[in-house]
Amino acid sequence: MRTDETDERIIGCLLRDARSAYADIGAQVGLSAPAVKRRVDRLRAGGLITGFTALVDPAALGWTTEAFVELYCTGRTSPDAIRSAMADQPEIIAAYTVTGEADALLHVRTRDTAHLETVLERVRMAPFVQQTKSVLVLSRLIDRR
Amino acid sequence: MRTDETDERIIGCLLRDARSAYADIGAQVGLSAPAVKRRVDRLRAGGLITGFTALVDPAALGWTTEAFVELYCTGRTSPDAIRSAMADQPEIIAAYTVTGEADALLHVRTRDTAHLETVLERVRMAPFVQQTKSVLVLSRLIDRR
DNA sequence: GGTGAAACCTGACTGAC
DNA sequence: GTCAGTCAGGTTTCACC
Repeated sequence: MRTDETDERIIGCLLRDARSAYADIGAQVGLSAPAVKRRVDRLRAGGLITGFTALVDPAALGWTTEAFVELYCTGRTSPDAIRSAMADQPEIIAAYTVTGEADALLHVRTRDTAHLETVLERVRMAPFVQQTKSVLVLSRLIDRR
Repeated sequence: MRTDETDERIIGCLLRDARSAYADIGAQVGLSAPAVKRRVDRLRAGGLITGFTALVDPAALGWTTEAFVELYCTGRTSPDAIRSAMADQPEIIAAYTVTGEADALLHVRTRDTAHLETVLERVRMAPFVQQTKSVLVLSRLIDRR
């Protein structure tokens, strides 16, 4: 997948506002609206843009607790086993296998610490989980996703 | 900010595809296009929806390295000092102050490990940084942002 | 990459609860 | 008063050249 500077600028516009009109983007990058749409379609087909989504503020809905949870597993637990055990919990917004002592890292969002506790309990119910280590988020300093 | 079940379903549609037409969303939730737009406008005004963005796959652009970096700082370094020292590095896609031994947690994305090393060097250049502890991401198991 | 038909967005207005 | 539907206008999108 090849990409030029105009593509990058179009992506930049879409990152700022994914619902902006193609004509607006075209005005910023010096292209007509159809030309912009063609490039966006190409970027989607090429897998560079995987989709468009709304940014929802969880805090505005009362979800004020955020944590990272290290998972320590038995023997050689497969990543797939971890995924399938965690996938049914919507509070787990991201999960990674990682280097270091822990086997996996969970990114969790809950309404409050009590809610977090129930999530942790369910996480620990997976038979391969030996130990969890949680780190609470106090504040977000940077958010560039 | 009050929200009902229809609002939730509209948000669900927008999370799946932020560029879908209001008429399409309306068809899914049983509302007309103008009614959907009114609700979306209200959700944006209420701060629940903070914006719309494109989902870009960094791996497709050759950014294959992802890491979490714990920051250990001197004395009582203010969160604001950490933010301003890290904000100029686009490779840091998120930063949090956290509980536990570390003072902050950085979420970093780079092209490769060599690139990560240069980022870590610049991070360590901040005068308040005593130590960093990095954890490399091996694979993403879940991604629900 | 630029042009017309079709679809979409978005105001104001009207009616129902 | 609140919320949804209808309609008209201007705008955006998409197949075609």
